[in-house]
Amino acid sequence: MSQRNTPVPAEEVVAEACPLREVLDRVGGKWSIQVLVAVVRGPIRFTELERSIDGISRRMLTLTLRSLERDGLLERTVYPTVPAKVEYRATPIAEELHQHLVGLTQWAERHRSDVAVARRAYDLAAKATTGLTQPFGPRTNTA
Amino acid sequence: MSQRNTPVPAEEVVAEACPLREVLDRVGGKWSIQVLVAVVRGPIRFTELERSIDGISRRMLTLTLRSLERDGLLERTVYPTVPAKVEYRATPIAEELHQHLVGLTQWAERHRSDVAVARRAYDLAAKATTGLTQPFGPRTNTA
DNA sequence: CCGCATCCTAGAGGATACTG
DNA sequence: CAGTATCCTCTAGGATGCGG
Repeated sequence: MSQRNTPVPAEEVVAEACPLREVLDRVGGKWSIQVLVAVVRGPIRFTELERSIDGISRRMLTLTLRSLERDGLLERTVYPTVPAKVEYRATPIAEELHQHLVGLTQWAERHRSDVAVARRAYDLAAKATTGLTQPFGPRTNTA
Repeated sequence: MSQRNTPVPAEEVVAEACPLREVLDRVGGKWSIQVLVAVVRGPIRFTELERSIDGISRRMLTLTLRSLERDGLLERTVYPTVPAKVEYRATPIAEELHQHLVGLTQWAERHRSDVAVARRAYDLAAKATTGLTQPFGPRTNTA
């Protein structure tokens, strides 16, 4: 699609990439997305989250929740019963974000196999060069 | 939008979150996105990339490029001139991915201020509880 | 039930020097 | 020009135990 060829206007690259980094800073953590996905389905309690997200530690769940709450993606409600009950729910902007993430999910599923193929090809070519020294060029198309 | 409330079907959460993690594994690195954005604009050489991405080291640029190439998002072409010339270009699936990322960018820009506000509110409330002990509940809505 | 405090480790990423 | 090799730092995240 795009086919421009300036010596690369450095500042434009930054301008476009920067907001993306902001997103990743919120959602790029190891657990953020799974928490987000779980919470978007409806209000959910701490322990339920802990159970539905396999492998997460209490500590990381807390940290992730705090981080998302801090950014306004989650809302925390404490019911002062004994023992206490805490509920988390997604805010509107989180649900909106989630929609975009669904787009990414679909991309991933559409191209999962393409990526796998590319990966095998690459690793194979790499092994070829690392192994015996081939008569012709290394691992890439020498055009 | 969503308002279901089962004890959270754990496996569905995994099923939805997993492809997303795959995407992040490719693009979640500190530099991947900036490289992607730069490359999508058209074929570009190593040194041009190095110049257009501020703060990146030769090492990290190489690693990031290799990683993206391995996943079939970038294509590397070596022109055997002296000194050598290497060109990187985005593959179709990378451009497709880029489209989705643009969606995320727009979300980020739409809600940049909302997030900033939420953040200040949170930090302020936190400071309140950490500081003097307030007569009424901690930092969250006790419903 | 919900969470904070503490300790610890692996690996991402920076700085720098060398090379076909 | 376009990388590799080496070394070093720093922090995200895991394990565990206590407490309201």
